[in-house]
Amino acid sequence: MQPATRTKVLGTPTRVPSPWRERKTSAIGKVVAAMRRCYPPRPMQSARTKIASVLRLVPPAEVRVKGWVRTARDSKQVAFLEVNDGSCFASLQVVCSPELANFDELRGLSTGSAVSVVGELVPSPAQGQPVELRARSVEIVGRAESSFPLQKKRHSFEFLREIAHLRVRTNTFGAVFRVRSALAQAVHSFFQARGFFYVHTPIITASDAEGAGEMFRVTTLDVGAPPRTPTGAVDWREDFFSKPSYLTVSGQLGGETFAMGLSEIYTFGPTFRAENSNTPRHAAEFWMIEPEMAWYDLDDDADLAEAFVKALLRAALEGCGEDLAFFNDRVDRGLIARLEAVVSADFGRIDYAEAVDRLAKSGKSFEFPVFFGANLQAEHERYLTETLIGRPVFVVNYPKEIKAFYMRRNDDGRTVAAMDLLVPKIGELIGGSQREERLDVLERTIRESGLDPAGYSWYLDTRRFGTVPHAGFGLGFERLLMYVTGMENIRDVIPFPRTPRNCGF
RNA sequence: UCCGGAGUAGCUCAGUCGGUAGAGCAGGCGGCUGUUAACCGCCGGGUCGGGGGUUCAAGUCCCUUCUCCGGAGCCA
Repeated sequence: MQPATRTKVLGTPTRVPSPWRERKTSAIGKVVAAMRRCYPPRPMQSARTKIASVLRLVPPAEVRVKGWVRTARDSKQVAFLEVNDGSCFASLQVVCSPELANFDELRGLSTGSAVSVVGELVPSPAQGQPVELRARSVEIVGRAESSFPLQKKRHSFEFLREIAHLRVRTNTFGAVFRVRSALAQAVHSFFQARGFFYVHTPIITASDAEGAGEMFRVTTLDVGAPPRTPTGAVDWREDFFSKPSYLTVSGQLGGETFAMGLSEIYTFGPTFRAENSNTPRHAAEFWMIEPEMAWYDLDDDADLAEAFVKALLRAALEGCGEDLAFFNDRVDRGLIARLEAVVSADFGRIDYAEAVDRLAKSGKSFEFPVFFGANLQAEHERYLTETLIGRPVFVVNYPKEIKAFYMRRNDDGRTVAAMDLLVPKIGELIGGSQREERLDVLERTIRESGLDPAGYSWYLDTRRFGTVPHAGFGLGFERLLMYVTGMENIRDVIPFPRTPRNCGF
């Protein structure tokens, strides 16, 4: 709701229930409680303690640890194994003495080997670690051949991409994927706490114009000898779905239909773009989060987006401190300060027209000209958020010519209710809009985009039957991860990146 | 896709004026030390991205092609 209307709904007090109160009565809250009751952990045959837990113990304590050797140092009298099991950033130093039956084997143990260690956790007499594990027995579970490519030195990210199946055993990628997991959970927590429903929109679609880029074709036809119609064209009626089908480029249209019944929903799933994009910010397969909300206007949309970004950054700062400290130290100095600044900042809001005006008057010379009707270039976006505004900023109300057909036409006749969230360092993080809910206007804008309304009959039905104002936005999950970790290439925040010419692993 | 840069040992790189390739790390062997990017000695390791050309001679110069990286576009 607009601020103006928010305070005078029928004169009733406008105390909005805290989203956090909903959690206790929400479905997810009850499910979590039920899982705690019904699934007590069962002891494993050979139980182990995760290193994350071991490091919280007060020594002395007897534990079994299982993990992979990060580095090994040895001499006649003693051998040190640094063992990491991925449960946390830190590794555990295992001290092996010559009394161990297989001491000679352990001395030659190479980086990457898997071990199971039983021993006593004791305060470490040396600098470098508060505690260490004095081994009573070390079982070599899986030896790593000497050709194990990871060395105890810094590798380039380019090289590590070529061994994406092993790179998770490095400090950097262990941290990246712990943060990725934590943020994926935070996405769900954020929406579930607000009573949003998680919708699985289809991966395969026959909409050949979801409107967001080149699509991958899905077919079971023999591409070398497809069935033909009498005129020689490929006969798609013979294909699996009896028509051309593709991988989805967006869950938005499906999400909109669900918002017209569940009111507030979100999607969070894989998305595919067959663009020949060769940049550090694009992948052919990525994960996108798309909330869609009935009864929201553009301001409500931006409010939600702002709360969402702040909640996710806060989740990372509070839940992944050790990993973020590493990124701050080794990958992107200033990272934590920047994230904290965003969390506490009041995001700006500025009209596209005013943004263009201020960019034009800034005196800064850009490679591309700025004028009303121009797409803001990356250089414009960054100058706007970093210098002119100095904090995250929503740019709203773009010229209709440069935005998609489903965005709501404003009364001025030349702009649409679109918003882009720009953040320092990377530029656009979120794109969203209020949707065009008026049937006649939507049919017109579809035609103006050169599309056929007949192909959108089910989408248009939502405008035919109980249409309501609604809005939503899209956030590329990997873009967010790049922002949170400081990693500068999207290929390094997704387990097995798919990019042009690249579908290994 | 366009523009720019780069491909040399497993990795990171050096290689002068065109004269048949080096270092550190990793690996193997040995030594030494409560070590921690451990240290010391020795050893092995190369179709210099591929193809073509110029030249007595090409890692080096020219053409072409592939791949990677960065910038732009498309976008999330």
